Order: sequence, then C-alpha cells, then structure tokens
Amino acid sequence: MRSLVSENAVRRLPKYLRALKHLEESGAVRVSSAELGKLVGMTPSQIRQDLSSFGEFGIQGYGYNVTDLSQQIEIIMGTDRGHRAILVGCGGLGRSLIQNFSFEEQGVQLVAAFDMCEDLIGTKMNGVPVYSAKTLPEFLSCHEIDMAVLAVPKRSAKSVANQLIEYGIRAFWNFTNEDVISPYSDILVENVHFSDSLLSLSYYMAEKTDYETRMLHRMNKIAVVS
Amino acid sequence: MRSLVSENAVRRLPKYLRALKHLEESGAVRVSSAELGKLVGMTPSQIRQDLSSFGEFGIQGYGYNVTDLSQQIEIIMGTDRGHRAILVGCGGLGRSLIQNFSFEEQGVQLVAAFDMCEDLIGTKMNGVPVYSAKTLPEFLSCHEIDMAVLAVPKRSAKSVANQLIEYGIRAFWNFTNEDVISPYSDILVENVHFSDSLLSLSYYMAEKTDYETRMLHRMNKIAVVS
DNA sequence: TAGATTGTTAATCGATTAACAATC
DNA sequence: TAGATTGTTAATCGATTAACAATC
Repeated sequence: MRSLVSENAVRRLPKYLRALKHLEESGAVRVSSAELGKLVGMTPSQIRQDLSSFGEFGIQGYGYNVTDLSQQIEIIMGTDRGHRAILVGCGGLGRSLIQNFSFEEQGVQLVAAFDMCEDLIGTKMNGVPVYSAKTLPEFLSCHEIDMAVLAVPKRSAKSVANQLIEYGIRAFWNFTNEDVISPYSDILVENVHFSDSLLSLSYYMAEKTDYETRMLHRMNKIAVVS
Repeated sequence: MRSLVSENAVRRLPKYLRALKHLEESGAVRVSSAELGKLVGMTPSQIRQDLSSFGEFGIQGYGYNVTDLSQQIEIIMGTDRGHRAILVGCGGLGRSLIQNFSFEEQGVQLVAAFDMCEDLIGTKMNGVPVYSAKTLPEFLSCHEIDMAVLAVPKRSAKSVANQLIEYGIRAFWNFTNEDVISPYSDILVENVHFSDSLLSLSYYMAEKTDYETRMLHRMNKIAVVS
C-alpha cells in the first residue's frame, strides 16, 4: 500500500495548520500562499503543491480562507475520525502525556491506560482510568481501539508491541526510543525517538561550532597577512 | 551556513547507531551494508552513500567493524563534545525528561533546571538542581551553556525562547508544540512536536482505513459479478 | 475591466539506487 | 588467488521551484 502523496507533504501539513490557527486567532480572514510561505519559511510554490495534492482549497485572485483551510487540513489529517487510543506504560513519560498532552485537540480519544504497578491500578489520571496490564487482552477483545501509545521502558518495548499486535492493535505512537516493528511490517508506527532527535541537534551544534572555528581561523590568517 | 551533508542522511545516522548497538550486544563483530540495510529497512547503497559523506569507515571485502562504526557515528553526532544543557520548565514533561531520559547516553550534560514554582526551587531532581527562573540571566552569564531544553507551556514558549536567546542561548530542544523561532534565524532549533507527530499518524491511519474500505467494496463488487 | 493569486504543467534540483572499479 | 564488499561514479527517480494559463 504505497501512499499517493509524499510523506514530506503530509508532515508539513501540521505546520501549516499551526500557522493558520495563529492567523485565525489574530483575526486574519484570508491568506495567500506567499504570506503563509513567509510565515512557515517555505516557498509559495511548495505550499500550493502540497495543498493541491489533497484538493482545491483556494480561490484565484484571493488566496485561501483561513478558517476554511484550517478545517480542511484537520479533516485531511483525520481529526474527525474519532480515533480511539490506549496508553501503555504509566511511568514518568506516560503520566505526563496523560496529564499534559491534549489528545482531544488532535481528535484522538484516550480511553484507558495500562500499567503493571499495583499502586496505580484502579486510579484515574486526568479522567483516564488505569487498568492492570494483565487485563489488556480482555479489554481489547471488547473495545474497538485503533492505536496504542507506547510509553513502556525500552527493554520491554518490543515484547509489549508484539503482544498488542496479537491483540489486534494496528497503529502505534511509539515513545520507547526503540524500533519496535520490523521495517517490512504493515503495522503503522509513528516514532517519537527523543534520543534520535537530541543526537541530530547535537550533530548540528557540532557542525556549527566547527564551521565557526574554521571561519575564525581564516579571519586570523587574513589579519596576520594584511 | 548551508550544511554539506543532507539532513536526511544526518537523521538516519541515529537509526544506524541503534541497530549497531544491538548488533554489538548480540556479539556481532562485523556487518555489511547489506546486513545493516536489511535490519533498518534501507538499501545497502543508501547506507554506503550516507556513511561515505562523513568519511571512510569500512573495509573492502569485509564490511564494517560493528564497534568501530558505532563509535565513529557517535563522534560524528557530537556525543564527545561535552554539550552542556539546561532545562526550562519543570512541569510534567520537563520532570519526566529529567527523571527518565538519559541525557548522558547522548553525550549531553544536563547541569540545571529552572522553574517558576516556589515548591520546586531549591530541590534536586535526579541529581539536577532546580533554580528559580528569575536567576536565569545571572546563571547564564557565569556558566557556559550550549543548549536549552524548552519544556514550558505553549503560551510562554515564544517569550521564554526569546529571553534565552538574549541571554546567549543558541540551540534549543523544543518540546512546546509551538514554533518558537523565526524560520530565518540562525538559532538551532530541534522540534519535538508531539501534536505534529500524532497528526501524521492520524493521517496515515485514516488513509489506510480509506484504502481498505475501497478494497473491500471492490471485492464485494467482484463477488456480486461472479 | 485590471490585478491578484490560484492550480498545474514544465524545469530544475537533489536524493536514492544501481553499477562497477578498487581492494581487502 | 578468488570472493566479497567497499567507496564512488553514473543513472534514475522524486521533490522542489519556477512559470503561466485559468479565473476570481
């Protein structure tokens, strides 16, 4: 199942959406691809190309209606699908997701959380009930769940994911910093690998430092020569 | 300052590194680009291309030494640079980063955290002292800090980031789900936008559902026809 | 109507893949 | 030496940008 639109385009839509919501808040009614482009740091062409791969949302000579486009993008992203999620692993990160991240804002319903820790079982976090991980198969057999948020420790990431797949889960939002699924599987996995992200930042910091150091040396040489 | 290597390549390195560490754990001494490729779901060509943009790490007819390559990638990613970081915002997510995420493993030293909440100030979290946000300018003027981890609420994201820039911060690891810096600035920002990530997953789930529904209809038609 | 801006086609650019000579 | 696999050059493919006719 090869997607019809480029992954790059899909991943740029949320950025457009954020800019549009800010525009909406600031009272803007219309926006051109040129304006939006300046806002998000992309070319007008790219924005028009990206949008046109999902439909026609603009009006010639006018631009885009901010509210309309914003809503259209939300629909494209599936926020109206009523996706239902469970969260597995109520450690520090899991807890902070339940308590601080607004799943509803992205159109996702977080219906339950699961953990091994006896102390947590039976409690509610931000309105979300916490059940024993042992009851997962039972729970999943009688509830329609579309997605699992994986927030278990690295070491159990793969085994938990595989179990969940057995119980019928077909999509993961994965916070374990581990690759949990074979790259050839058709299970959807969206990784939020903090460690990869920090490493990339670290790389660019190092690159920048090296570049600045080189520049400095070059300038010193020039100073000496002249 | 245009980077010399493609961003895609940079962002694939952490994935290679993870696979290599697993190989190392499992006792593997050598690995070919073909093997590594199968492991991470990429072509051998791509792996060789990516690596060759940073240097020559392999041996013809042999492949790569697992430990060597692993260490080389770590050096490329700057884990030996001793980058020093502060974390700003000790709410749920900030706290869970301090307590659960291993900065050291990525070669980053988390030297202090800052918050507004009186109750937290003066305490230590996982060995990291928590100071008052008011003391930030003073702290930054007498400590060499390379990076700020932004874990403040969305609404204060931009203002906090701008202040930190005034105080000399030039790199951000941004968890606020907000774009904090103009796309034309030369400040480094690595965004970890949970909301963008979840939206992308939601999109692919919706796309998959639509695709499967179409397939089902097609099969029904065939069934009726035949 | 004239001006603006879209959606889309064509041109360019960059990234991925394939091929192969070099060499362990 | 023969076989394997790299690093790199060339070919292909896809993504971005530019241009422009359509049209609000």
